[in-house]
Amino acid sequence: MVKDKKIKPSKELPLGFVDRQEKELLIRDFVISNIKEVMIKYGFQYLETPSFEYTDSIGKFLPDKERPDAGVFSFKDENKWLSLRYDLTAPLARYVAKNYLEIPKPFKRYQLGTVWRNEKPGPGRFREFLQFDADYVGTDNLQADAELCVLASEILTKCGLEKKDYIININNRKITDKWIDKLNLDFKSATGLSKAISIYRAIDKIDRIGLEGVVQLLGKGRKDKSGDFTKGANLSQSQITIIKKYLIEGQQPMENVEGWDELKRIEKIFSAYKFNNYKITPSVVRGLEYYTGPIFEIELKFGVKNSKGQTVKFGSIGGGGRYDNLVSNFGNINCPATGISIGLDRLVFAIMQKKDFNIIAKRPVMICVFESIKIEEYINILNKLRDSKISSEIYPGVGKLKKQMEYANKIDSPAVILYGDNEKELGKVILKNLKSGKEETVEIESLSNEIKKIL
RNA sequence: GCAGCAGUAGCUCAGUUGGUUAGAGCACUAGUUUGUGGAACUAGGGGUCGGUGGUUCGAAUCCACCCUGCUGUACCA
Repeated sequence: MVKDKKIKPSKELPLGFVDRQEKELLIRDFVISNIKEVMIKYGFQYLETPSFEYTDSIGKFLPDKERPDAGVFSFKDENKWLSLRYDLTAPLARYVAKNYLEIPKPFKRYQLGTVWRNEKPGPGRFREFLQFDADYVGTDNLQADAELCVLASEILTKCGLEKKDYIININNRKITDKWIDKLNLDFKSATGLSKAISIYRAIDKIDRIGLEGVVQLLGKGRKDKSGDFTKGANLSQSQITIIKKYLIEGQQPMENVEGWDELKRIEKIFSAYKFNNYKITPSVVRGLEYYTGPIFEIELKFGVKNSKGQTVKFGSIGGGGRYDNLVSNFGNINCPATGISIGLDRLVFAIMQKKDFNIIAKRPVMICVFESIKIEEYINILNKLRDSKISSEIYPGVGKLKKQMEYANKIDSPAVILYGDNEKELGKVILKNLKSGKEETVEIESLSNEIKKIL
């Protein structure tokens, strides 16, 4: 016989995509229900936008390339490039621009949705993940910014995190900009501009590589653990000193700087809300593209283990900030806005590992099947249980009692019901508690009540 | 993208300086127990040793190229 050489489909998943099992999904449901509760309480409306957008609508452009910028998943449909959304903020800006005349000002909406990023995954970092997003559109009032932090904190608390588990780092882009101005870079030249960008990027990495690493990146460059070398911004010694000073003393007030006023006002509002789990952190940078004012980042303060048991330090599980120019990209609309996002999969993953956190799936009570008994009799018992809202099933297969018991054990069933010839004669059933192993003979009529005692 | 490391059973891995039919644990199937799971014991199934080419009497083992993954780093709205 010739062996069938047909090529079989791969059972592997594409890079960066994962199967999610019940435990994770149940916790995710729990997180989502907390989010909805908080959002209703804070007066946000629920919105959904599609997974795909025109590529240029979400801030990706295709110069003369075959494909849109890397980072997004895209395809060409009828000569138009479509991309899967990579966040929920850009689609919101598009939505606001499209419906500008109809929506209330300010417009408060929240959204839960999957987003996709076509980039290299890492520990705790996937190419498909669920994001939560809350935004205040159409107001420049800093109470909006403050309230977003307060609400994020309330969500985390509801999900079981304590104050010591996380902190919201806040900063203001205007302050960082002011300090970089002191370097006297020539922003009109390409090198000046790229130096400025390198500085933002370097500052942002202080968490991982420390002040020393940042200084290296500001200067000649830095070699990482694997021996790979990253080119630096090539700043002069005196310029580096200024940035160092900013990172070390940046929490100190600066005279007459607009960004500081704003942070102070936000702090005032925080204290009215009795919210104090935050810290002014000069190294917070966030995305370079669109933030214009106050920015915030939610940092988890405990180590999280991944599926391989490695401790993963998530940089942040969420963040956001003010983006006053994003909506105006779509037309002549002046529309300030501020928003916050939380990566739900990361949050779920983190709270899954809190020891005291335990959500257990409800497993069905199982009725074993004996050949000599008609199926109708089992269905009668089953219906009684299901009418009493007891999760239950008849052994979904064919097999010996042993096999049936092994199945019940494997699915973590709390109990099995045995009804064979002996029981039929008595007109009763055996209820076996699978946790304790104990069996008792009970009347069919009182079966539901007896089971409820076990559950 | 760059760098380092790694690919042997469903999973985790062993496989000695190249040497017969490639191993273990877990998992799976069957039996010991034809009406009883989580324990034990017995037996069994399951591998193009990531791929291709080369060296050799002989390759999981050595060489070359390719593919894939992991980790770090870069980019990251």
